[in-house]
Amino acid sequence: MDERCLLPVLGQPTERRDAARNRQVLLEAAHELVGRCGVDGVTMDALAHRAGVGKGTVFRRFGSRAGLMAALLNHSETDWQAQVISGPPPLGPGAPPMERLLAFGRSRLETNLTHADLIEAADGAVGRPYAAYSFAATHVRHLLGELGVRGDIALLATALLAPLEVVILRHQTTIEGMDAERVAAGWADLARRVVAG
Amino acid sequence: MDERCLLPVLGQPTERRDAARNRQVLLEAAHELVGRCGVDGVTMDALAHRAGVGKGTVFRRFGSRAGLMAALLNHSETDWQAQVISGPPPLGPGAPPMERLLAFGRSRLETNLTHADLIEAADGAVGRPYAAYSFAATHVRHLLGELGVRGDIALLATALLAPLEVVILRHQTTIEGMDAERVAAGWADLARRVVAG
DNA sequence: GAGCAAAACGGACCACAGTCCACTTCTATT
DNA sequence: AATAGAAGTGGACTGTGGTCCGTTTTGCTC
Repeated sequence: MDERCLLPVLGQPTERRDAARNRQVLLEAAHELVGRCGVDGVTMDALAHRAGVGKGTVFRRFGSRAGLMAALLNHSETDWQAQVISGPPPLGPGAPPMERLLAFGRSRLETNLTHADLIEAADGAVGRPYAAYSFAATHVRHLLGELGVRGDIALLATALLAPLEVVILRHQTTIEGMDAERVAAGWADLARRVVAG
Repeated sequence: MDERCLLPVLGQPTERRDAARNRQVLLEAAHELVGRCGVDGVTMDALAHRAGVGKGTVFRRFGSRAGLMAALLNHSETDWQAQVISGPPPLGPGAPPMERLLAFGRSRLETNLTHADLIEAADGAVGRPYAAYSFAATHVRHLLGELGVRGDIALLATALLAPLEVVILRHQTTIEGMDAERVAAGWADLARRVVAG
């Protein structure tokens, strides 16, 4: 019995078994290397060596260093999206839109700070980071819509998302020495002003 | 007669003559290479070769590739700051604060888009890009203060500046296909909401 | 002008991301 | 079970950013 037949994944051309195994081995090795040496300490050579595969394999699987980092980010990102879609309020559905928006901002700020190194290292990867951004953007637009905000919703959503980007957060916390709480409070203020119109 | 004595530049330890000459030669060569091959086409080796100096010299002068790009950006950035400080209104002084703020946003959006490649390539350089950001931030805070905005002015300034960053602009124009005019109008709307409180 | 210390120079050298392709391993088909 | 060809593999190779250090230039002092 071939269990792949039970999951007829339409779209992505099914991955061969050795390839899938290597992907798994590589992801685990990468995770461990990140833990030991930090994101910057993970080189593609070291990863290949540690996983016991050739360098070509690493690139074939992930396309680039950024692609690898994006793959590492995948799990936590998926979890987070699940929280937004079907988790408990106020982040998940059930709370009034404004509360959801505020919860969204704080949550995203926290995860972006937590995974800052990985997110920066994943910059430039095709697909995944765009998808992550796209999800957040869609969600914010949706909430702004529910709140009856007038104007160019797409642009206002971008305006709310932009200050949560890692580059900006890094600058604020590292260079300007602000703490996360202050930034979070400031973002909530911004959100209220944008919604109030 | 030693003309350096006529300009007693306090602070920066004076640069030796050969060093100054090489800096000039390198900047001109870099400018030309950017024009011919685009920013991405400028390699440090090619630049060194074209300028007729060793590679070590390039790095000694500019520290890194990002530093070189920052130096290239310097002229236009300085010009722009002059416009803000002492140019004609509404960008320069003389116009009401809100008009100045709107002019600021539009102008910064335009220059950031114009020099997008250079700005991205200059990312990571020490000092210069931070100084540029810092100037803009100070200016926006000043205007928000004049407008009597209440709240965490520093954070609100960041919130206004963030959507003007090249990464964001790139995403909007390239991926989402928005035109600059729409983005500019959206920013003006954002600014009004922030100021209105 | 001679001497000297500091600054600048240049190019060999290193590390790392990413490419290439001859070779191996899978898997669908018969 | 045999087979063909698609998919995957590995490691030598390339290009580029960045470092290092022995040599050269500069400009100050006497």
